[in-house]
Amino acid sequence: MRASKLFVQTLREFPNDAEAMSHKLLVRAGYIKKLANGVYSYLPLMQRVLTKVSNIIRQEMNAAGAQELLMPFVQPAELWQKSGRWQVYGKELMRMKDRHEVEMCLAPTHEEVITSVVDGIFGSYKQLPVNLYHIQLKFRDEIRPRFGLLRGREFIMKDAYSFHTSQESLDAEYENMAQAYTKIFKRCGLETKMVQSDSGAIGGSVSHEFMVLVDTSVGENNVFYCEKCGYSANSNHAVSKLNDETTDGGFNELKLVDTPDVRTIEELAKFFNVGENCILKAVLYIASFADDAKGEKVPDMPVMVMIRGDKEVEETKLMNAVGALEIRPAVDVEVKEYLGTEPGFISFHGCADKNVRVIFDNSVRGMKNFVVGANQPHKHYTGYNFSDIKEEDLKGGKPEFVDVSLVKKGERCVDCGESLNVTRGIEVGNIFQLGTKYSKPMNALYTDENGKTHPYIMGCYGIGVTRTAAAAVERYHDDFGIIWPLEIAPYHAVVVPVNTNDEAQVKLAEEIYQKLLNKGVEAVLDDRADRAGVKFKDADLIGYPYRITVGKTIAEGLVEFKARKDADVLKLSPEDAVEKIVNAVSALK
RNA sequence: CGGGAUGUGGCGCAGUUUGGUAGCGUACUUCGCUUGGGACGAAGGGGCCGCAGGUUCAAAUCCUGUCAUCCCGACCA
Repeated sequence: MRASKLFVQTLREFPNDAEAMSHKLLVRAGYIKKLANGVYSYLPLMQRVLTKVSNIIRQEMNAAGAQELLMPFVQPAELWQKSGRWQVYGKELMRMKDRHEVEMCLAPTHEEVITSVVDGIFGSYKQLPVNLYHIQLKFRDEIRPRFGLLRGREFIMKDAYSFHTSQESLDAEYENMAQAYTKIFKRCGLETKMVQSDSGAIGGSVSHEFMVLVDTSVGENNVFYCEKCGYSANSNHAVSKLNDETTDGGFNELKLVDTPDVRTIEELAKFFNVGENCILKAVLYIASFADDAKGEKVPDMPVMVMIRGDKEVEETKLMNAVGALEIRPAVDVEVKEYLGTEPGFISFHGCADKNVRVIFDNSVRGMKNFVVGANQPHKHYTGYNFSDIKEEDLKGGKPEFVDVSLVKKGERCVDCGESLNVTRGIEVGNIFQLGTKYSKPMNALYTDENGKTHPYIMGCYGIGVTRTAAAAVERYHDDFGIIWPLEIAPYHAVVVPVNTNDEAQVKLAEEIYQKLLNKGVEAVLDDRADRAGVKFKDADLIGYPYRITVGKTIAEGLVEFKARKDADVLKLSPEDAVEKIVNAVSALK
């Protein structure tokens, strides 16, 4: 490719509306152009990167025994009503009507379609297992798209779905995919960590995410991990052992105490001179639910979480615990409405008849003689114990213990007891065991050797193609621009003649360029009449992995060779420079 | 959903307070000159100032509405 013909316009400045470095760089270096919020055109350089990522995925998926197909981006609502997700998917699902007033939606994912596809074609155990995938657009109408390609509304995803007759077969495929994914990301030049995770809107039981670890807020997930035994999990799923499982507030008598305007945990700890871990904290949430089977609205429900004062609620866990679709902290007015008191003093006291669901986090199990709100203005109890709970406080008089707390750095690994670390991660892939979550409601059945029918046991496996490319930029860049891993760079190398008025330079650059092309290197010849500085800046910004500079040194028979990721500039003969790049490129396959 | 800010050639911005028919940088075109880290000079092309109403002799500027974008927040008692 000749740079003079390449459809790219680099910008002198970063765009004003970008926050994440990958977003800034991809716009400035001419890879993407925004069309609408969270919707981008992929320009020729970007398209080459995406093609490379896609091809790596294809090769490894095919090698792992999966077959590629292609499913529609626009789908009928009917299918989603069958699976039950038309009601639960919420506003993220982009809905619309066609000219006949038939409800349709844009695909946020393809479980429904694949299930219907397989149902029509495969009906026998003899044909199973099978793993089918495609690389397709997805559209999710996110509340707040941000960070460019990292969280767009429209994006490209590889999603694979496997169908089995047994859990063992699913387990084997799950493992097979985990290995394929590790290979895929490695070939994309990315180190990833496979972590346990919540299965979210997709559903199912077992799931893992593949994270690219980063140290900025664009990593939207917190990952807890153990260096000793390798345990690692998304914060929405992570569990830990507390460092102080039992805590004693030291108040040996149950007392109702006046606590005027002492509201926060911090203030209470100071007021009573106890640790925050000796205070039983109450947090009120409002949970909302999907419409029931008849399409009737299910009313919102207040949920009170009792948790140890030094711990925080993990909202995803809480959502799962109560089966809610969405959950949010209650506002002051709601606190008064449901509990009859004001924030700062609430608790479960006298709540048995209040239609408030009360959940106790596991973190409180070992507490005794603690401080807890009295559910009356400006009053707390001290020296409270779980045996003090009465029928009028809780239905049944007994606490319901669940894990709904967020792990904290330094808490201990449940597997080996070592203290846990935390880091940020960008989720580039995930794998799920779906079981019969879709096949059952959609009545997708196979016939076994005895002629009996069963719902398929399913797995699904996704990789964000556009996000993977953006994650690579996020991970590999410097002050001058992108530093692409060679595997997914739009081109492998650029040849820069310094002075286009110097015929010898131009001629040699052309020769080197042709030689690279002939040896299978994807090269760009920067034949523009601009000054060298412009070409160097662009080369760094765009991030070509290798650069050969043809300048004054040709008098000595030498050109300059530079790898984007290294600072060194080597003076080599043209043959040696070409050979270095050819060797690097052929080592890819 | 709440709060704040911003919408002016492809990109980055000024002009709005005090209404007078649009400007700077960059990018683009042409010419000259220059050619090792975003040179210089000259001459050009491109915007009904987000959109819709209103006030006015006159609106980028004032008023009303609307849309869009960005940031923050969404209550841990």
